Amino acid sequence: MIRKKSETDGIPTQIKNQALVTQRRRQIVDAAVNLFIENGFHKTTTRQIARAAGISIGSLYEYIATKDDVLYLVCDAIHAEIEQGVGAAFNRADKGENSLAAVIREYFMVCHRMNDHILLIYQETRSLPGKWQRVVLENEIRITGIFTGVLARLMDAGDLPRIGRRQLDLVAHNISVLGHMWTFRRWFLANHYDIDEYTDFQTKNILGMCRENAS
Amino acid sequence: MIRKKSETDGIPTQIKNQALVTQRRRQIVDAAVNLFIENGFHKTTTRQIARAAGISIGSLYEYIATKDDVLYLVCDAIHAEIEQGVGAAFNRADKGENSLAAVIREYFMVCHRMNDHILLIYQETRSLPGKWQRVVLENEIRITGIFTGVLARLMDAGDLPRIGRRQLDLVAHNISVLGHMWTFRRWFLANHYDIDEYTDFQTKNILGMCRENAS
DNA sequence: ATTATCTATAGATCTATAGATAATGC
DNA sequence: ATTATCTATAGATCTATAGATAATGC
Repeated sequence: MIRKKSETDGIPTQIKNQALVTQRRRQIVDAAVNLFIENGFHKTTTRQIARAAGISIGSLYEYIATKDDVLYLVCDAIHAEIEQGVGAAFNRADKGENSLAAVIREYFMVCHRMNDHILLIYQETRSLPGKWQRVVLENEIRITGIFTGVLARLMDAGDLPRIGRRQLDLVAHNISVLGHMWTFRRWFLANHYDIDEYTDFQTKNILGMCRENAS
Repeated sequence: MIRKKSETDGIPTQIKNQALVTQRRRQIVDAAVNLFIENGFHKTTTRQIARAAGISIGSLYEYIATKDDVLYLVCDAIHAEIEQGVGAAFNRADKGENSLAAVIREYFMVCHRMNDHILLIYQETRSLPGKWQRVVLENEIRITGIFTGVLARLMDAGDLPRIGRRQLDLVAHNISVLGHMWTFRRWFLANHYDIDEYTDFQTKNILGMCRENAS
């Protein structure tokens, strides 16, 4: 379910066979993501991860060096999947007037589908060592950058009023966060609205922001 | 620094002297909040909390029953302080045209000041037992309700276009979240904007939302 | 011979409590 | 006599590794 960067990450392994490393790490990530969602990172033990991944605790430590490494692999895989979803929406969107709305809709659906994963990022990024933390934040910036790209393209095509660079960046971050909001306020929102109504509401607001900052 | 509800919470204690319980628990909360911000809840030990609070580990457990209780006391104290700040802004605001802007400004300043505390709530609410989790979410709803109140009052006075109840609730949640956004995206935002510019930008957007949903 | 995997456990915590001691009030 | 506080530790983990075993390729 969760995809992983094919490139070897900075995480050391004792295993020589690169293909095997990729495969086992995928097992490990798939097992860990569910355990982390269920019980949180700290309450999940490395033994549980090994068992759920179908390998022994000894083998687990051939593919990672510390428990933190597993958390990093999980966060990175989640971001890769989000980025893939948003990137696909970006490429698919034509340069029509409502293509911003289309990208927002697809992004919000990604958030809807990956609810638990996004929450996990919010909760556990802080548990990562500083080095990995920075990588995760860069992932977040890169995803937000896709929205900056959409907005810029539409402004160039004259389909959106032109706004300053600084405002444009903030609008892009607002789009990101309003998508996440559906996940971290779900305990309220999902009781009163469905994802379509929520999307329509926020889309209108975001289009309003573009107009608001134009003059 | 952090205030606590004067009412006795549902947390058991072995100590009879109620005033002493209040005092010691304040010591405990003040010590714990800083440790949790620094190292997270799980990496903080009960011994560290006791030491920072200036009591022994044995005494600590006379005032709380489990480590989770400390986390709950901390979350509750943080919400009490936020609520107090926002409530004060609400009462101070006159019924003028830009009183929404004034409340937003004061709320955003509360978020700015309590940056680390708000982040802590986002990260550790999930670590609470379900019972306490629900109380924390109710606190969050109550704070958002203050914004609903401001908006309703302004609409009644004719200072704001009238919008439907469902839209109004969503606008209130947007206000809440856009304030929090300053804290959980600070790693990006604070590098490019200051709190005043950020506040002006989002205030404009929020006023736009009210107009957007009026027709 | 080399690579991958497993079992068993060392070593290091950490929460929570039992039982001893000090302080307070009648 | 009662209440509050402390010290010392039981009991229960959990991460990470050492050393033994199985599988693979030449």
